[in-house]
Amino acid sequence: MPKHIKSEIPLPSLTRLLSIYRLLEQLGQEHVTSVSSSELGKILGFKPDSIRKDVSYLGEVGNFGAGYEVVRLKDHISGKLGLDKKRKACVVGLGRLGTAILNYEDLRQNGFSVIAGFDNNINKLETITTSVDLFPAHEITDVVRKREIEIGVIAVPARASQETADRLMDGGIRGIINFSPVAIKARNNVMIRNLDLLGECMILSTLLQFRESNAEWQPGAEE
Amino acid sequence: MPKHIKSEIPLPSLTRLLSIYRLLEQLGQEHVTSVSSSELGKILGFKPDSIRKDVSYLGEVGNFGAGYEVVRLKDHISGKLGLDKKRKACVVGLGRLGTAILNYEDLRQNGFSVIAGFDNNINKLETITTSVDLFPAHEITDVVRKREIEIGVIAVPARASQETADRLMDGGIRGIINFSPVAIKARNNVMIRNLDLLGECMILSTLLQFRESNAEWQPGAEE
DNA sequence: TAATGTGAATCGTTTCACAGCG
DNA sequence: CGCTGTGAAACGATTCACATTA
Repeated sequence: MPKHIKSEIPLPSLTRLLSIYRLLEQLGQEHVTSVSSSELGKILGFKPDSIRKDVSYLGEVGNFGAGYEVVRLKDHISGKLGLDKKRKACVVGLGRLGTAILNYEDLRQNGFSVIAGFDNNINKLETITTSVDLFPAHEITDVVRKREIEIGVIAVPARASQETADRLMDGGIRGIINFSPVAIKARNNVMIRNLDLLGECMILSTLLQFRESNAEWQPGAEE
Repeated sequence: MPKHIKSEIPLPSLTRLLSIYRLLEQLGQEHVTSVSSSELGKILGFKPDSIRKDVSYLGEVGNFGAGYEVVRLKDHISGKLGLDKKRKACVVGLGRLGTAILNYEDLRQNGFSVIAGFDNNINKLETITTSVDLFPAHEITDVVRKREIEIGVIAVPARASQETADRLMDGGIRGIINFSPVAIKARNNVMIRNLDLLGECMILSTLLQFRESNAEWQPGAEE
């Protein structure tokens, strides 16, 4: 239904741009001052053409004949994509995975504040050592609304993931990252990103299978 | 270079088929006997057309006018995609994330045997309670080769991920799932799948940003 | 000259529309 | 008549090829 809300920049391009951005951060720390599209492509495994096209979605920024200035391109991407904006996040499900995320430093260093953790099991809330505020799961909706949390990370068992998502959405969450291996039904334009280890393993397994038994697939002996 | 190794079935379709498969497992347990493409689509958020096309890559299996038999379709997908095949896997990096994966039951229940864990820190190898055999990181290549491990899960800090991948590949690993937020360079046709929490958060953040400030993107005022 | 930026061509996936079958 | 299966059309992303510029 919301077709008018389009980002105008292809999602694959956006994903690559974010990889490029993170590489530029690293190159900046190593005091590299200039880099070309083919050098970036070599490191990241993308085609140089593709990188130039991606970058050009954000407007001109390179030096004809002399590549990109590392800092300038980094700031350009950051500015156009709004990467300087801080976002509040929470984690639901404080098993091993959830607590790992709760304390994941890379998030904090990149503008994400994890400011709440939730779990059904009240005992867990007392035994986990973290500086993040912890709450029982039934308070999700309330806390998300009061603290204006925008991003929710779901790390609960599969059977609880839809209910968790519903609570987050009731609280006005805007985006969800779902680690559970089942799809979630979204409402209100909430964006969902799935990080599904089991699914990825199955994809790998199937692709390996294809390689083992070649010549099987011919989609049905057509003309 | 290896263009002849193609799976003939689009990767997005494959991904959807695996979601469908897991839903069918669930429906089977609930004793649902028949389901149509539009019912599947409703639950999973895919278009019915798309589901029919995906399924048809594997050959005919539905009943014209009466949808699919749940068990038959499930077995059909499993058979064609080789999902019955057992795969051996290992985990490198035994922090909170790594140990979570080491003990992830869903993997075992779906034909993956996690048979080794690795970490640099020798102390960790002794303090973690798990039934999986643990080894110091310098033995990765050796153990992967000897035990014929096919899938490696990388859960180490970013700076160590490329070296970890190299060791896995030296041992003859065939697929890698990379949880670290940096891209890995692959060799020997090793397939890489990235599960990058930071990257996903950044994608969400950017997409939210687009929604906030609409009308900004026009790729350059062309005709 | 060496690299960017970009229309045009190509490629792959999704969607459409309908023929075919129970 | 309802729903599958599938060529054909539409769409979107990548790659190509080259004009452009320091």
